[in-house]
Amino acid sequence: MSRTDDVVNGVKRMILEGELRPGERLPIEKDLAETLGVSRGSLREGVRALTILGILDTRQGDGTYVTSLDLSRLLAPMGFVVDLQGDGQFQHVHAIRRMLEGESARLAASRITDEALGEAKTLLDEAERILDKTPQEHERIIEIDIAFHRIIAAHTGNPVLAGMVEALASRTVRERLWRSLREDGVDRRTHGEHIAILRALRAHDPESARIRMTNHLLGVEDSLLDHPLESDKPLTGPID
Amino acid sequence: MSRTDDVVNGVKRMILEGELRPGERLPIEKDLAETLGVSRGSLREGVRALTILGILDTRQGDGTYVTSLDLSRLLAPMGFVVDLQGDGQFQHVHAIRRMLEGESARLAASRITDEALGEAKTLLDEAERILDKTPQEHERIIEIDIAFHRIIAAHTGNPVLAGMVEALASRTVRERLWRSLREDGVDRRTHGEHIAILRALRAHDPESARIRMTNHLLGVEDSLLDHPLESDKPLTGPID
DNA sequence: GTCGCAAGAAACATCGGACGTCTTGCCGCT
DNA sequence: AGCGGCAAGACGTCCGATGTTTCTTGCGAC
Repeated sequence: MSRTDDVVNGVKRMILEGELRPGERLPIEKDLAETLGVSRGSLREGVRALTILGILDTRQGDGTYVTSLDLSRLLAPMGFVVDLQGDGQFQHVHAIRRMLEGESARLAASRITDEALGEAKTLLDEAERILDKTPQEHERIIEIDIAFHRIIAAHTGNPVLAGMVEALASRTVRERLWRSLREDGVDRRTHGEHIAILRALRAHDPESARIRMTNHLLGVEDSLLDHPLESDKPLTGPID
Repeated sequence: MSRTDDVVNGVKRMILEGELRPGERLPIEKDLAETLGVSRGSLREGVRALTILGILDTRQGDGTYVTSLDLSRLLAPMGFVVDLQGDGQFQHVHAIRRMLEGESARLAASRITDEALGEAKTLLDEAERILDKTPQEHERIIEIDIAFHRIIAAHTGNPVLAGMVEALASRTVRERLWRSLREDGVDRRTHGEHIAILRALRAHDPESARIRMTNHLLGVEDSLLDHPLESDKPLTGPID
């Protein structure tokens, strides 16, 4: 048990026991270091680790604060981890994404607001225009794809689900997918699937929404199997 | 962008680009600090953060190594995050757990080995003996509960799923659940549900296994609603 | 009395060095 | 050849000093 672990566990304990509340400011480095019985250097290592985990937030010249502890913030490092996965494990990550986003669509169908439906429609209309144009602004297509899925996840009523979907469908994941798909013109097919999902959401039909979403993501996986990434398992192979 | 972020991003980049491979040793602190253009202190903060994220592993007197990057290791910090959630968000976390473990049981039904079925049977037999005894070794019941679910998750063929189930059903989560349930004698009912799950797995019946598992976890949630935890939302309330 | 600016204090950011502790492996002894 | 001790290497920890940012406060002009 290193000094840094003392810091991490100590701060975690203080939060769990209500000694520190979300948004509250921590004691200054010197005092906290003394309280936990470590030097300032060790304290800073622990605080920094908690900062990267999204639990603390330090502001130079001000102080160190406990974050809101929102799931969206706390699950962000998970996306970081997903990015590190080799392409060999990618199918497994995407299988989870399919499960979660399927449920996400099912839940959103019952709860999504007319306003959100309008935003989604606006996005798909823009995608429609881009697809009719050449050259296509592929970057913007990816942005729209991400935004569309995000709107759905945000209306599930479950912030944990929304956070996990966000982490599993990170920018890196999307780029990895599109990288191998952009040649086939699958973006047109994908766009049609998005429209089908939106139609089910508009009808507030949970089961249809779930099926449409699952079908959409399965389609993406199929394309991936037909056109595997060049660098398969670059990170999981044996060391030379 | 702090120096520490430079370190985190730098190491992440080195891993993504294949410059560092799983199990490989990093340059010594002094050299790496110089390469990244930071002091040794800042380097240590970044390395420590990556260590807590399960990406690096430092051994005193030896060196710093890239971990295997296994999902089981990388998803462990997520359990840490789940533990920090207030009881108010607990229902949302458990809803995700229900989704994932339902799918977990469905997948495992097709793939689980006879050996694993035997281990599960052995566990449930032990639970049976404990339930007939007084006083009951409640700690051991929790251990068995965790082990039973873990066996199922391990046979889904999807390590990502297994890792996430592990994170969502951490020891802390289990204790939080059992804390409010131990009075009602629900452990007997829970045991019956476990047996039903095992029966479906033995029959290699995916849909039954999924339903039995989902039903089991819904039962736990129901009990929680009937007997809410005393300290609801201790971490999400306004600051005084 | 109020507004604005400047000086100071407070707190984190970063750095460099020194010393302790542990691991590893070489080298000499048996 | 085997064993044991010793030295080098590498991380662990601490300390002090300096830079940078933010917030506060007090003074003076309007």
